[in-house]
Amino acid sequence: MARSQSTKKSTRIQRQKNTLILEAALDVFSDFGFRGSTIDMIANRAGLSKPNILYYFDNKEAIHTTLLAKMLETWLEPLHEINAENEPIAEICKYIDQKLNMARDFPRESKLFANEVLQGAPHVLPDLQGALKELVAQKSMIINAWANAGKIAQVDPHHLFFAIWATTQHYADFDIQVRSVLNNRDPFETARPFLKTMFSTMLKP
Amino acid sequence: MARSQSTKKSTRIQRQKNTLILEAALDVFSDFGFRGSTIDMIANRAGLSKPNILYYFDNKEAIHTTLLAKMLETWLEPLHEINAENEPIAEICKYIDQKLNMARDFPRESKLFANEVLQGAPHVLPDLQGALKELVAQKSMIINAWANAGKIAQVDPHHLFFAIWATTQHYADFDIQVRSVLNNRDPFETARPFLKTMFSTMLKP
DNA sequence: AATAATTTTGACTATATGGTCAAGTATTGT
DNA sequence: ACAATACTTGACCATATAGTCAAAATTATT
Repeated sequence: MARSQSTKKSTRIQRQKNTLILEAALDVFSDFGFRGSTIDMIANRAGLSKPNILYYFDNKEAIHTTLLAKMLETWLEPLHEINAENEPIAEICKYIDQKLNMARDFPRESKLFANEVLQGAPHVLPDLQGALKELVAQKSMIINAWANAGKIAQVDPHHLFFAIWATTQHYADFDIQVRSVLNNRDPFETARPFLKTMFSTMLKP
Repeated sequence: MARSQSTKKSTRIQRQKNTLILEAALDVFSDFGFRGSTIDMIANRAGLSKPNILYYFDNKEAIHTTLLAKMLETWLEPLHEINAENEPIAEICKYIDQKLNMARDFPRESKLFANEVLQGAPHVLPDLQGALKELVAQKSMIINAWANAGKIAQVDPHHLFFAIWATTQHYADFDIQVRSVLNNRDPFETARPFLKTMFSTMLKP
């Protein structure tokens, strides 16, 4: 049985190889999806042998699951930060900024997640229906409170979040399409003011 | 060699089986991606045997390619319709309407395309860099002309298109996430006014 | 009805892939 | 230095899957 399951990771080698494998797996999974990726591809990318990979992780799915769990945390983090006490439009703009930075700096993570959700979220459906749903419900109350206090326009909070997620993640997930249209120019620094303007304008009371 | 390659499809059976296979393949490919789908899955869904599938299509990729080509056409169609002569904001709203209808009525096609682009568009990259890029360039000129004439606000046309694509397709591609957050309520009829308001507000001069 | 053309399939091959294992090698603790 | 523990891998197995093919079944043509 893989070390990962039987005991706590403790040795130097365990920690090194673990991150090495996850790094390689993220490369591969984000490019080819779960089914399109093979343990051999991950092994090659990591410079290890296949049995060695399976010494650290029980099976292919365990690697995938580990990556998705980490991803979900990072994904939810900026949403947590939205604070009812702060100025609403600045707060939303900050959220857009953070999501756009994630798309720019962690495109592999974004694609991993997109692949997963696109195929019906077989591994993270409970998280979507649990943690994500709850968090969105909570933050939606903040949006509604802001609207009722006249601080922003009346908008459907759910669709507001969907629109922010869609527009920001698009630059990571549909990267190849974006760059095709833009002749390979970097999209991020022009996307940022565009999106901030779009959402600010809509939210102005 | 498969009938499809050697001669024109002409007989009744050829036409029937062809559409039957493509219909089944769309089901399968949109759910599992190219690599995650097997010819056997398609055969089962179509109620045919695997060799029978391969009598009509040379190989798995040929089925996929056929579907993608059809998809691309439908995908581009509404964009073609944008007409410089009409009232700008109504024209954009009509485009949003059509894209939202596509997401609602043809989610499998949307997911097929998303899967393809997400994995680097291995089969449609030339189309993205050709037909799509050209069409977007052309329609961007219309947007710019409208802005210069003071009929709409100054916006980056490329990012406008990206935002429309992202927000509308999101409801098909991230369907499972949207429904998780919304407790399975239908998103489309609330998304429609939200998006129209968002884009109209941003575009008002 | 007889013949020709088309369609269907069971049985098959070759290869890819997830995963195992026993035997080796390296590292660590004493 | 030595034993104990941790790590690595070549060779292997079982299964899944793309694709083939010759023969059988069906349909169209005369």
